[in-house]
Amino acid sequence: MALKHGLLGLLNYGQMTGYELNRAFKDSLNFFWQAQTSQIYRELKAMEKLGWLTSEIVVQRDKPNKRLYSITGAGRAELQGWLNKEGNDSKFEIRSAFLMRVFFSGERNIDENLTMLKHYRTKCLDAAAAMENTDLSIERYRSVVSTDRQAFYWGLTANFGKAYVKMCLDWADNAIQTLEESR
Amino acid sequence: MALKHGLLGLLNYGQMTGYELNRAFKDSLNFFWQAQTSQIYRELKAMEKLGWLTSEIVVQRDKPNKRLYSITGAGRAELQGWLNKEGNDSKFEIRSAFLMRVFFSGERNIDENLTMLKHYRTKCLDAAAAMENTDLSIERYRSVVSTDRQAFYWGLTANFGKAYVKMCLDWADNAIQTLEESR
DNA sequence: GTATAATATTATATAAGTATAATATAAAAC
DNA sequence: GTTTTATATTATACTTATATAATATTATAC
Repeated sequence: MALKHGLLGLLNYGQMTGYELNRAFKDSLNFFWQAQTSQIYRELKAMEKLGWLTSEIVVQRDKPNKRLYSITGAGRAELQGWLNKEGNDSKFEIRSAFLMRVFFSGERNIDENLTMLKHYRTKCLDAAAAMENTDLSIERYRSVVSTDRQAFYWGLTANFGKAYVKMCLDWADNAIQTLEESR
Repeated sequence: MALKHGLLGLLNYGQMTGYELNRAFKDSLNFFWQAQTSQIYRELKAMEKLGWLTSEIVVQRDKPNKRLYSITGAGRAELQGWLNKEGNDSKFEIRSAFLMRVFFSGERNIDENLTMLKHYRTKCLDAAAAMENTDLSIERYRSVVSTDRQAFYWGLTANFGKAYVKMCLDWADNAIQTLEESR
């Protein structure tokens, strides 16, 4: 239910359309949760059915009409309950098809694996560069939507992202070096 | 399709039953991929239908009968193809409901969030302790199933796990400290 | 005027995952 | 002798996610 609660959390900052939510989602939560645009719209409908949201059509002349969603009292309660639920969400498991490929890479030769790891390393660097923008993104959203209090926690997740990317890069460097030495 | 390919990879080491695969999976791939037992059996059936596996019933007197799976030539080709596919699997996205909770934790007070983070920290320590066993586990499997060549790559994924857990712990320590100072 | 981009949402099919429990056999422990 | 443990698989219902593309409106750029 994390996607639903992510959307609830964003709508808790203020009314938004599916289109705006999709953008906000991809600007903020996308590092630790991914969703297709179509799924976001689908979930919004489901959430309205659950009574967590209400919506109304906003007629526009200069652009297509849109549906504006608002969080309800029940939605706020649901969000709070979810935040307070010390659940089984602090698991350590990762889901990574890449690591699964690495696991079975004994089936391939060293050069192929070096290429794979170097490709991964490049992605690490790209991700690290992208992470540099998170602070700017937080600044931008803070002024629009929210307070320092919220932004502090956004920063914590951004820190996690940076640390993660750095860890991946170090791991890749190490793996590449070990493999090259073994050749 | 990562689950299917994980199972293929394990069966590539040798014939196994669903029961054995489930245990092998949970001993090895579970850190970076998770699956319900029932899903593993389901996938095995699907893979047989795809021609990647064959199976036969083994009659036992002392235990319930079992179905032994073997990888086919088509299965091996599929595995190789998957390993070689420089796909979009080296993404950086994580999927973490925990981080989503952190993101929205501005909705709660500092003490609640400290409790949450300390709870997470404990999980980090537990995970770090569990990681200590991975080397032993690799040793055990190496002698049974495979060669040094395979075990090297198993070790790379184990290193990733250790580095990840350490990174999480450091992050949590840092977050806890910052929060406590801000109070 | 026509192609493109931005806005805005919906459709459809399929695949994959979660949650939980039921079913069955036989050995071993108490 | 009854419970527990290990072995071994199946069933069922549901939820979530992926992949892809279709649809529609208007502004802007060329």
